[in-house]
Amino acid sequence: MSGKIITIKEIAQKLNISISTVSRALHDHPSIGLRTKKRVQQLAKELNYEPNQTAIFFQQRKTFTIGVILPQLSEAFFSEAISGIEDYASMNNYTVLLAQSHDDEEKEKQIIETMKHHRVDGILVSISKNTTRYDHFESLKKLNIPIVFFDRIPKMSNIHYVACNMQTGTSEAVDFLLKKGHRVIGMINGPETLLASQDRVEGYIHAMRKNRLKYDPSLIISTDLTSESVKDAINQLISSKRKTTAIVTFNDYVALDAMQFLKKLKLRINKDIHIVSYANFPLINYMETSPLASVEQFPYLQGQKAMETLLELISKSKDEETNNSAYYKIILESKLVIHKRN
Amino acid sequence: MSGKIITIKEIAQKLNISISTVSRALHDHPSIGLRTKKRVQQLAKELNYEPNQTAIFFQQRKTFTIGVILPQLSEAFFSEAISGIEDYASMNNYTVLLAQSHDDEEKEKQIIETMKHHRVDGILVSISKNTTRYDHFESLKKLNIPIVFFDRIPKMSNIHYVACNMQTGTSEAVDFLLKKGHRVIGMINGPETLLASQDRVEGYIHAMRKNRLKYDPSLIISTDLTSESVKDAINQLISSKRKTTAIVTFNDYVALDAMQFLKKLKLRINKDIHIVSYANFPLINYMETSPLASVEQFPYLQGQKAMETLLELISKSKDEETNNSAYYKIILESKLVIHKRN
DNA sequence: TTTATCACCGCAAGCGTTTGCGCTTTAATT
DNA sequence: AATTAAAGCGCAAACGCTTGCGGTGATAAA
Repeated sequence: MSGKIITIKEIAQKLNISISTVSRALHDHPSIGLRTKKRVQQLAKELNYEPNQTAIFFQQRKTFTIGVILPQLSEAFFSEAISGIEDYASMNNYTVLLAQSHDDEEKEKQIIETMKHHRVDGILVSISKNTTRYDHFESLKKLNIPIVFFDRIPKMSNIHYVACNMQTGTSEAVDFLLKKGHRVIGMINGPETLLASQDRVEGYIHAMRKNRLKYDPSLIISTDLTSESVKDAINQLISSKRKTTAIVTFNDYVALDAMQFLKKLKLRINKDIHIVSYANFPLINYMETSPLASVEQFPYLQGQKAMETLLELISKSKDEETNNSAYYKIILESKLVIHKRN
Repeated sequence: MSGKIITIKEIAQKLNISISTVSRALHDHPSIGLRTKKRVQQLAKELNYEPNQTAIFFQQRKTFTIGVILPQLSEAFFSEAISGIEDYASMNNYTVLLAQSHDDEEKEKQIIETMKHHRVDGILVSISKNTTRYDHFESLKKLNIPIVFFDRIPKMSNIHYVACNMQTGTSEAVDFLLKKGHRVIGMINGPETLLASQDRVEGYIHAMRKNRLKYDPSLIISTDLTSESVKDAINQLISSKRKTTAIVTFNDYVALDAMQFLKKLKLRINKDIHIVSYANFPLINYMETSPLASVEQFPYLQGQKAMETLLELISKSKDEETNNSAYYKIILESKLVIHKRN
């Protein structure tokens, strides 16, 4: 009843013409007469013809499909990013094959493998934070599958990526606090291994220099982002001789933990101690005690931009076989957003 | 240099055997001798052979790909859901083709079209709220592509779906408030057209009945979920002769708007007026003034369950050609979660 | 030694489409 | 009327892989 899937072959038979003519007619090829074109197109519609893309993909060695690998879809940052990615892809008639690595290196490898087999035209990835080896990414070059990293960038050379420079935003953030009169500004940072952590430190130092203040390294504390280490960091800051009046936290998750703990210590948020964070949560604005300001990283934009450069790469590799060795390094500037309410 | 993609044909040539033997060797087919198997497998590895899935998909008329259509990926509920969907799919060696409709009917149709052409094995969709016609879904039956709806279900008969029964949770919520002594409980509901809205009303009434209280329809106010209409609803509740001491809001977005407005009116949240909502935001717990309790809808689980039934459908349609006309209607029960802090 | 039995392997068709090339037919040019 | 050009269409190969079937050779049974 339902199962009958019709092909151009059957259209050809019913019309007593060749399948090549049908194919061309369906594509509005100039060398087909108007009459037959009409006949074909009409019959195709009547029969509910649906082109078999799998055949076309196979035949054309091109899938118009982009593989996207993210650590965790439920994290606000990534869900925002995938939204931008999908929008941009769809706008350009590409389709998105999605997978999450759950920060597992093995899973990441396996996903890459599947995507290679699927012959995706390109891959977009934010790497797992536990990934230590990069062979699986290298292997893509042999198949001529371009790859663009975003946000979480591996320490490889000769790669394309788009990321957000946390230095600018951090600098703005510290500057903002300095202008408000704060002189002892703590920073609860992430692991030192992350580029993002280093950026933040540099931004911090940059702002201090700019304001001709000397920089006290003991105010910057690295954590592994767990609640415990955040707690420790705060204790360390509080117990310092100099009275910390403001803290820059690595991200909103950290900010929330920090604020909870500070409250327990009977310190009033944004009174006794002021908080500035990085925007992960869209609804931080709704919260009663939220950071004074947030450094925005534009995940949606980052996703879009990443997809944009990937598509560019794809079209380039088609044109010229010459493996031109220019590498995209697109850096978006982060930006401090001061929350109106405060 | 890099471009050379090798096929089983080349492996066959180098080994002076037929391609069918290579194919079978690679699949560990019993009718191939151990020696040649080894030889083939080794050479395949050496040459970095990557099977061309596009050829296989085409040949097998099966893609192991599931199309997923969601309104908006950046919404917490959906990003949570897609996470569950992807996890379950990947666990079963299926791959996810993702697209967002942005609540646009035309876009939704176009996506369905693309997915038909892609020959996905099945489709999972949470429909756009602006979708009025369902032809595009019907058209899938002709191609034997099973479809499972979830969360946002169209008003069609003979469909498979998984949803969350909001009645139970709502009933629990109202009951919870009644037990706390509240007698005038308002409800800021969604559009009456939504099944989800009706469920809530029924849950409300059910709880009242259960407690032998009479139900005042004027306390339940439909809105279109915009801030303005929420404001109006509150004004309406406040100005009632009977003093409303608690409100059940349609979702967390509504709750936030409501709480903001109530604060402006100098009403203290969860003192003068108590709030219970439905859980959309994972971090509602972190907020200082948050609802007393939330009705949880288990988006991750819902996604998983939907994928599970879809896969079941797929394997069934393979076995028996008999279009058995049983339709899955899987209802998860929502559940009231009382926030510890309060 | 002959025959039946496997164990191994190759042939070739087929999946649905695109596309270079060549073949008609018709119209235009001289 | 003869020649040329263009317009419209068909042939067949190719894309990479799977798989039913048939064909070897060797080994075991008679």
